[in-house]
Amino acid sequence: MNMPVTDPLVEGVALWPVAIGSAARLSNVSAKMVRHYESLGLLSPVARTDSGYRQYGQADVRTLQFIKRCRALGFSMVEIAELVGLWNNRKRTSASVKRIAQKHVAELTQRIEAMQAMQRTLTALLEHCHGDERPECPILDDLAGNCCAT
Amino acid sequence: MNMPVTDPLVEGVALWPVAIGSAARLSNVSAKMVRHYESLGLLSPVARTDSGYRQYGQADVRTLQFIKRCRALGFSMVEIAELVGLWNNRKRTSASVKRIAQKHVAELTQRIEAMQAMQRTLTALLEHCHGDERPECPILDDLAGNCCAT
DNA sequence: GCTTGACCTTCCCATCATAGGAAGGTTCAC
DNA sequence: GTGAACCTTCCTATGATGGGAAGGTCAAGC
Repeated sequence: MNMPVTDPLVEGVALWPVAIGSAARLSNVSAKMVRHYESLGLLSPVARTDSGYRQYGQADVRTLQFIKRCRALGFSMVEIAELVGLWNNRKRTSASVKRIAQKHVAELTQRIEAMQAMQRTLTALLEHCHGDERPECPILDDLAGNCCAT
Repeated sequence: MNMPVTDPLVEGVALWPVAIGSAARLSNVSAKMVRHYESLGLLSPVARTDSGYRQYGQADVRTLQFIKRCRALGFSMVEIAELVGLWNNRKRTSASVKRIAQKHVAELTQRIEAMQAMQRTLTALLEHCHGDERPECPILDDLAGNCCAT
């Protein structure tokens, strides 16, 4: 069974199923990660050709695109597994989806605040540092625990 | 050679050098990480007792505290290695320290902005989601690539 | 002097998402 | 029928941290 050389949608022609390379290009996910997602159970194992090549259908590619978008929004693989499950479940409640998203936003907020605190401290230290040829440095003084009042 | 049971400074008495557990407590760095920092060359190997126990002096503990503070400000181990080197180098220039700190602040800014972008997108999606018992969900629609114009 | 418990040693493994590479089999177009 | 492009599995690495095993050392109480 031969695989198409060009990706199915590129020519506007449906040549499904496709091999992993095409699925990767169509979803902008590396082939490496496609296999990894399968190993995590995030993507259910697809059919194989006689020679063992994976065969992806349109639905599989759509799932990969879904995963890609989730990653772009910072969801963890565990969260994505839940989201894919809900996406494929007609009996889902939007409340369950919302809960996951809210939790993620809260985590983002926390991480952002922690990084902003670092940023504030460093910016203040940078203002005090001449940045010249001399060795005296308020940044090092602060890192060493020597409070530099001013 | 016996190790002190209590940490040297706790009693106001100098009982140096100390074993790794005391050094860890005094610097608030786990003993595990103290060994790790040594293996990274971040902390130079300390003296050992006849039986192989590491012996830390006050200067070593101060270095550990320095490292701890750097980590709290988000510096990477590589950056910290540079900072420790500069700290111990009398011929340093404050400009070289400032350069490292500025680069780190720039990276922080980038990461914060990326996370804020995620946060904005997710917050917008959350506003559109009822979060009720029904399966219809604008969040999943967006993740699936189906644009939901309000 | 012996036991007990706290401490130390090294070594291996796990995390999380991603990527690189090796060794080998398959497909296709020329 | 050969070469290029593709696929397969398996092993390794990243960075900072921690968990745990197996075994040696130390101080204190009895």
